[in-house]
Amino acid sequence: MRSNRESGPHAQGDASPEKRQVRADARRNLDELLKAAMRIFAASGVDAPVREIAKEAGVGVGTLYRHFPQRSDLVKAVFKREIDACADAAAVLAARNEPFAALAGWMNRYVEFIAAKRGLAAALHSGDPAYEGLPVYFEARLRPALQGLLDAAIAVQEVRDDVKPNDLLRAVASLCVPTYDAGPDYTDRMLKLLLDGLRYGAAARTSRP
Amino acid sequence: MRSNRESGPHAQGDASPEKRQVRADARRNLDELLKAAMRIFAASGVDAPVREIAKEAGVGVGTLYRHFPQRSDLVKAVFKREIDACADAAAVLAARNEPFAALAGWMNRYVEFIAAKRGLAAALHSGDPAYEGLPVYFEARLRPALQGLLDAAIAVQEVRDDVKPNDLLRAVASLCVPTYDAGPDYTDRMLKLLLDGLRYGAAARTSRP
DNA sequence: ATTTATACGGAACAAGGTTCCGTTTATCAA
DNA sequence: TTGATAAACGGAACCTTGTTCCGTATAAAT
Repeated sequence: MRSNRESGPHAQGDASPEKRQVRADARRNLDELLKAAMRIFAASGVDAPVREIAKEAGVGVGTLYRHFPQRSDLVKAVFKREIDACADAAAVLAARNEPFAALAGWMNRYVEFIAAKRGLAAALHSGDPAYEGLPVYFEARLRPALQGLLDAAIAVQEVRDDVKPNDLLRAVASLCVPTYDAGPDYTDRMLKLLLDGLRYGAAARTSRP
Repeated sequence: MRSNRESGPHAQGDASPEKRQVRADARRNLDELLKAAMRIFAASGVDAPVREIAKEAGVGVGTLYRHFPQRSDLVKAVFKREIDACADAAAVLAARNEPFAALAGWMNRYVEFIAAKRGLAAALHSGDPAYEGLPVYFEARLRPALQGLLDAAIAVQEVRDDVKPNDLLRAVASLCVPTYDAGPDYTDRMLKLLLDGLRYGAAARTSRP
């Protein structure tokens, strides 16, 4: 169908040698499924029918189920992928901006991420054992990302040094939840407020015991 | 089928006259459905199949759906009925006990109610528009009930006067949630603690400005 | 080019919510 | 007491959604 050979057999990192390479169409479909699911979830929420996702990906449900034995596995995969994207954005922002701008930029990115997942976060915390482990992954990935940005901003004395990354992550997440009737830019205003709070008395606090 | 006539036509409070009385079997089935749903929900959670509830009530699904056009209507009805029962218990307890004993007794009753509803409360707060209005009903019914008991206990100086009923309701409700791995009488111990807290310095605080 | 392990598609199945309609029955009036 | 009739009943049938199964297609290796 498509020519995307890499460079001979065993091109991708595989532990056991002498094993057939994963078929190209399988890899491609996996990716299509994830992208399709991302689109559908964003548009219709995480309860969108499996068939709809398969169709959007141009794939049969059988294929979907081979890659994701349970519906929830697909949800988890999408969520993880988006967590990764959000975490990875930190490094890019840090490389291209001054410390505080990078921090502010990332927080915006994070808000975007959380806001788009309305319903998902709720579904996760609803005790369904199918989603176990996701909160851990969430923190394991996002906390270090934020930590780095914070440290850089603290180092140049643009941000106080007494704020815990997890508190920030949690605070912003909960700010994004009750946005049913509030204005469209409510979370943005709240985020600005938080960022200002971070700057408040930065230099003074930084050198405290 | 069963002889439960009341006292001639138009026995129940009906606004429009010259209208046929609600059929006895209809009233009876409505009640059976509510009782059956209560049992099933308690045993299998609120996600139990509609058919199962209808069967338990000795009724066809058609009948269930005439009384409750949507599944969620049945859930709401059951929940309201249990809220009512809990609220009404306050008056009974107040009539038969000393003020503080009545208060303590009711709090135990409330804990029972909340603990039995595990999963329901979660389902309600999960933003499903089908359950809108229930939280309001919850507070409208339970707060006054607790208020009365508290006032009586405050009047005889057995309980401090600076505690808001809603705070208590909420606190106990959240105490009941994270009881996944804690011991079986965890909530009881916590409730005792709260009640002791209420008594602490009752007389001293009661006469403060 | 042939072989073969892999992956694919989508029909079929299961389960749950909801609708529909022919049948039953409680109520009312004669 | 006895129809007449509106109300209520039961449950088969339908629709949607998750999941399984298997004959077919095809990428990889030879």
